[in-house]
Amino acid sequence: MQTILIIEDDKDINNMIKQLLEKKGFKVFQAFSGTEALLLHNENIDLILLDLMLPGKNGEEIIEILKTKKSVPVIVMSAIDDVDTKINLFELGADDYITKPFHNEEMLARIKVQLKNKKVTSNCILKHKDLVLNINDFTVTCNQIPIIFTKNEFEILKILMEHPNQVLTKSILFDQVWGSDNFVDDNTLNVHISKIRHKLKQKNPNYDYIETIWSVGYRMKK
Amino acid sequence: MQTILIIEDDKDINNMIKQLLEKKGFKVFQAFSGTEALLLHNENIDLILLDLMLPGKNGEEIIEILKTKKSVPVIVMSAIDDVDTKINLFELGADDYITKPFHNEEMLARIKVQLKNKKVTSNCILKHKDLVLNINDFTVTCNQIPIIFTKNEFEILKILMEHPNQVLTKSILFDQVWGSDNFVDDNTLNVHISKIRHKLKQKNPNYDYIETIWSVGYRMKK
DNA sequence: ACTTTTTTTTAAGAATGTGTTAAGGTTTTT
DNA sequence: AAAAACCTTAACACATTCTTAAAAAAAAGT
Repeated sequence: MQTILIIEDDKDINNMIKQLLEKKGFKVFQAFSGTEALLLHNENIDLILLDLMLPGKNGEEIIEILKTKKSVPVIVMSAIDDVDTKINLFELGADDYITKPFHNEEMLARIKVQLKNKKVTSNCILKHKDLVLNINDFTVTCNQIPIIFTKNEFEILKILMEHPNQVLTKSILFDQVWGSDNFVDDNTLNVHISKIRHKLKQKNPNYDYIETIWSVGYRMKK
Repeated sequence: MQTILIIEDDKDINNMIKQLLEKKGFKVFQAFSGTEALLLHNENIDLILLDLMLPGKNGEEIIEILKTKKSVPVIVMSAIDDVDTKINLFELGADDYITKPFHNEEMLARIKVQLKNKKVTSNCILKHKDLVLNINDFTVTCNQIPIIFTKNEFEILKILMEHPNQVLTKSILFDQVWGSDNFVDDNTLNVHISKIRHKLKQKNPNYDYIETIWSVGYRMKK
């Protein structure tokens, strides 16, 4: 069963959507303010429906915080039909934007699209040899010994571990980590890989987990 | 560089979008009818912008055919703002639906969202006897034993395996691997073929996978 | 405002890949 | 059967691509 978090301050609307989603077989969490939403963030949530106008923290702030912590799809619901607002939201990481008032069926259809897109590896824990990476709480252990990675380092390792046996080309890694319209020096990736290797080596000097495929990319070594 | 296919029968709109996208650094293909779109389907396309009303095959038919063949994200553009139409399209596999008239910026933002979601794992596998080549992984196995090829070697083997039963002339191979405006010594190809054969022979000494066609080129041996 | 952490760039050395040469083998032509 | 044309492959020099430490820049935290 898939879980959806509704972030919407209007009690009636929130409840209405909840009923609708439960009827369709989803498990539902409700938040009526931004702070409440952030508290629920540790729950295992597959999708977030986010209303923009919230008391306390507003929608923009919320999505920013949510997205830096986890990669859960977020659908923004808003009465504001302004282009700049939309673009701003998309840039902050929104996956869809639906203008109120909308038909329930359209919302359900858009929810399905997002859930379909969601990686099959919605598994929060990735393992590779004695390496264990937990997507949810941002931790990595090597032989049960925790290793602290920075955000980018973690992201790169995560992508590598999500696709074992597969060579991730540099261009894919750049796209996934820095976005397709962001240009950083070619060598930046090499440096990050080097730092990841360095940290891994401190815990297990006998194994080089990341394999270099010359002029192509990197891969987790079997 | 990422490639977008515009399917839209209105010449002006199609050209306008093309210009816009090219200015943003995308490579663009244009189709003005459904049938034309299907012909372009073999090109390497990262995203499709699809107008619903088309002469010949309509949008619904197109999306159905497209989606059964490949998993390219499709954004539907349409003047129709009807819920049932939308839902139907989403069910056929549309990834987003944007109602005309729309702002260019919103379209660009939605394109970016789709490209960001693009799956890393679209596995393209070529087989020939006990040889298996995975285009995405940059891996080759012979009898399940992995073989490591360099970039050029891999490229050559890929082209050969993409066209089984067909003799690839040296000039085609040169064009594909080194580009038509790049001139390397004639013998370079021979040397690379030799190295490929050498690596294959190490894994399976009993078979010579690549056949030499004297004074013409090479072919995978049946 | 200051400190600390993270990210990116730079640069030099190391590792690996590439194209050429050249010697020898094979096939085709005469 | 000899000659010509073409192919194979080992070896080498040169080019490209990686690695990593260190410095600079940017971002985050206090």
